[in-house]
Amino acid sequence: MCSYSTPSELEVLEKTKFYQTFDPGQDIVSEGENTATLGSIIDGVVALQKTLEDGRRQMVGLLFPSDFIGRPLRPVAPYDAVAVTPVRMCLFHRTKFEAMLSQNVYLERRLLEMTLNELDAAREWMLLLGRKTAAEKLASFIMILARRASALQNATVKNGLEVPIPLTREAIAEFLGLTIETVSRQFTGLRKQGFIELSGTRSLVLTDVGAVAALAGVVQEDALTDLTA
Amino acid sequence: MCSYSTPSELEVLEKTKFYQTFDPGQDIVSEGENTATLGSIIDGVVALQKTLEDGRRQMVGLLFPSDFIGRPLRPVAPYDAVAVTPVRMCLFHRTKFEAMLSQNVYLERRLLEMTLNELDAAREWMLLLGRKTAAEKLASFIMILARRASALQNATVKNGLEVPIPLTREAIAEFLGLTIETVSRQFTGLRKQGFIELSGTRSLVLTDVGAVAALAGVVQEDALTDLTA
DNA sequence: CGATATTTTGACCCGGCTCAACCCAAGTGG
DNA sequence: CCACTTGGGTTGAGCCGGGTCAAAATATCG
Repeated sequence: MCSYSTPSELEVLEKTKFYQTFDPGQDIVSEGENTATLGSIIDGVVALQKTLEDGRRQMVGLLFPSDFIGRPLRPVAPYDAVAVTPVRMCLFHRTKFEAMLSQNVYLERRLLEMTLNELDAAREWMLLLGRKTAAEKLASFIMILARRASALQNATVKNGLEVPIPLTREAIAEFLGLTIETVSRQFTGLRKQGFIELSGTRSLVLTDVGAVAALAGVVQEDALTDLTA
Repeated sequence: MCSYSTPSELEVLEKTKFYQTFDPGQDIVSEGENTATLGSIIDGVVALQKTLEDGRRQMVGLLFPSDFIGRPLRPVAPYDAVAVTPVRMCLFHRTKFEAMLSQNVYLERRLLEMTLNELDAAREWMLLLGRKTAAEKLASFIMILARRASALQNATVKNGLEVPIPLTREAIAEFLGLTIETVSRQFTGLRKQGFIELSGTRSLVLTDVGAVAALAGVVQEDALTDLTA
């Protein structure tokens, strides 16, 4: 969105963009807050999360570089957006962005596309939350990270692939609807079965992609379904 | 969408529309299938559901009259759409609809709006699936039905309201990520606590809205958040 | 290094699942 | 008209996956 090949009409947008950085744990958008800006991630990982009165928390979106944050036509967000890693964002003022939106058809089409992607991801995620076991949930999560890791180096997901884990155990638990203890136990479970190797707490190596994919419920070569937008 | 105040440009769309009915349990759209039509519900209830290899099933969308089914720009659906009650639909051919879409800005804007609504609903639903207890899940579901029932008669959700339940216990279980036994037990649990009265299996009367709303985690008067698009 | 935060591991418990019986209303056919 | 079937729904008994609580191990960082 920010790093766009910009037709002349987008030049105004181009001019009004600005940059901002966020530290891990810092709120980018707060639930119920009237957000004045929206934009896309240049670097880092952002989680969208909803919280119940008593503090129970569920992640409802996980965004990576190039993903868009903020909803046109919707001034207040029904969730928090918080930086998971150090984040650099490219932002626009809402008013200017929306003015541009009503004048540029392609921009609107692109937004519809992105929203449909997010909706598909959300529904895949619902299946995970409602029906998968802890082991299946973690395997699904690992497949998501593996696909990203391999895509970044123009490779395929295969044994030996080193997969960085940009989330803490707590964030993973909030992603999967589990506790951090269960996440930890499932990691060691997969390791003891020889499906993965753990190199530190923030990275793993795939040693049996087939087994992990099967656990995740991936239909095979359908490795494209991604829970992230 | 079908019952639209149609600016002249929509007249072509108007001409190509046609009607079709579906029996309960019948597929309207099948996962992976290339869907040639899309349109909106005139009457009845439709569930969108995803299924794992071994048959575990999760509902990912619940649609009522006036709701739109089918995704512009997306020929194949990642879920099944099945009729829960007898359903009457108003349909368009995909090709004609998309042609119209590229010529009518308002239509596209409206689709973006609807998709954003569905996304919000999906994320609220994720919170339910990932973090709520069985009792809280059922209470949330009852509040959704109650809001619909009261809206249809231009009233508010209050004690004494009779709420029709258009789903079987099985469909409710698939909605909430539970088994039918647990759904049944939670119904009797709420009844024994005096929160609801059960009149047959397909209808209930609210006797303590406050208690049900509290269980559902409704912030009060925020009764507008709806898990359905 | 010590100090603090994160992660892992262990022991135990409980909410929701499984399996099975039973209930009830609505057909269906003799 | 009644026996039988069929499909939802409810209830009970028992179990187990994942939660809770607590402690040990490991990272991270001044």
